[in-house]
Amino acid sequence: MTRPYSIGDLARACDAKVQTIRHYEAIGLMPPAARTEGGQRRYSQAHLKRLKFIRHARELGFGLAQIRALLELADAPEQPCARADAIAREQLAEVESRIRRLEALRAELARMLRECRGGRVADCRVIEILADHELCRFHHAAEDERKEKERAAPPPVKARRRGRGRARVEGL
Amino acid sequence: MTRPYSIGDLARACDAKVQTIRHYEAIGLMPPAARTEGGQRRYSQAHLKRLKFIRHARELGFGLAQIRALLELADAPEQPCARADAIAREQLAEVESRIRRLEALRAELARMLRECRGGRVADCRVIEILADHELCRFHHAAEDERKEKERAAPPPVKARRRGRGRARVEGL
DNA sequence: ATGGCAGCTACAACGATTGGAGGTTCAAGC
DNA sequence: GCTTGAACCTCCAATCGTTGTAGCTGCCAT
Ligand SMILES: [Zn+2]
Ligand SMILES: [Zn+2]
Ligand SMILES: [Zn+2]
Ligand SMILES: [Zn+2]
Repeated sequence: MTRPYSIGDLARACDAKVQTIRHYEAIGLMPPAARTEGGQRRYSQAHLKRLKFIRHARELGFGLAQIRALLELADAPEQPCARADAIAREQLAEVESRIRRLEALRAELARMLRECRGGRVADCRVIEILADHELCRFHHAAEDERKEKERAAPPPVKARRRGRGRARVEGL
Repeated sequence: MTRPYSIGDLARACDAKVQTIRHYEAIGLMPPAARTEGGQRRYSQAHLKRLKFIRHARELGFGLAQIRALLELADAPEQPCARADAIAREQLAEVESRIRRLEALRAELARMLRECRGGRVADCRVIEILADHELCRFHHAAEDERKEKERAAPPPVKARRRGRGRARVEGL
């Protein structure tokens, strides 16, 4: 029979801003709270638990859409948990992919800085490499996608000649 | 004496969407292009070079504000390059920090999935851990900050007793 | 009853990009 | 020279999750 929580109580307990909690209600992630006569929100233990779940999942990097799905599952405890695990696996894959990209980025940034001997901007290795990808060893994802696409389905000649004769300008 | 480029030419050459180029102009990152009588943009080699620089830096994870600073430096080649290197170092630090966070995330997600034996949602390790950070080994950044802050400057009693007697409710 | 923190709604901003609607221009091909 | 249609134009809105602000009103202790 604990007393109901104010929105500020929830915010403190779950490490969320008050605004954020109202936002979750607005988008239907948190169920509407009861209200005092004056219109202020009063939350139950169940609300508290739900918000803790949401905030914890957020800190672990899940998106609100994923969290919505996870909450629905958590409300149906007799269901098989395959879908929950799938969402977590998807998130893990996403995290791993970001790590790979960031590690490549780190390598290239470190190389720039290692190679720069200081001096004038005109000789700065950082600026040079940024200005010219040919000097760069970073494996840009966009590049792969483009090459992939062109190998899979080479664009029709018509598409290549877009720009009314100005496409494929010399020097590009 | 190459012919001027259309916005679409630039987009193809620099792997950017047409919209994005117009956006860069709107926020002053790209200088305004010349216009035909009909109002269409016509770009020079210099524009092309600048956009390539921007897009390359974007792919390496720099923010537009950082890129703005780097472009100013690139336009002043006699300046010392210390500031450019500092921006790159800052970016490297940011990337490294993100990698550390993502690696901790990856470990916790992998642990959830490893420990889940399948079955009902009621027994799902993924749901359990999301619902209760006590079961979690992830080193949440927010936690550290909070503890840090409280050690450095414990909030006044008045602040702790916010909520008009309802803060610090039992069970929190 | 008065002070003052906490709450309320509604809207805008962040960062960077993308999508769409609704209309105009350009150059290729005839 | 005319037609055709892709490419261009501007303006506005959405994405994602959160935060800030303005201008109020409510709640509770003193
Ligand atoms: Zn340098
Ligand atoms: Zn590159
Ligand atoms: Zn499971
Ligand atoms: Zn945790």
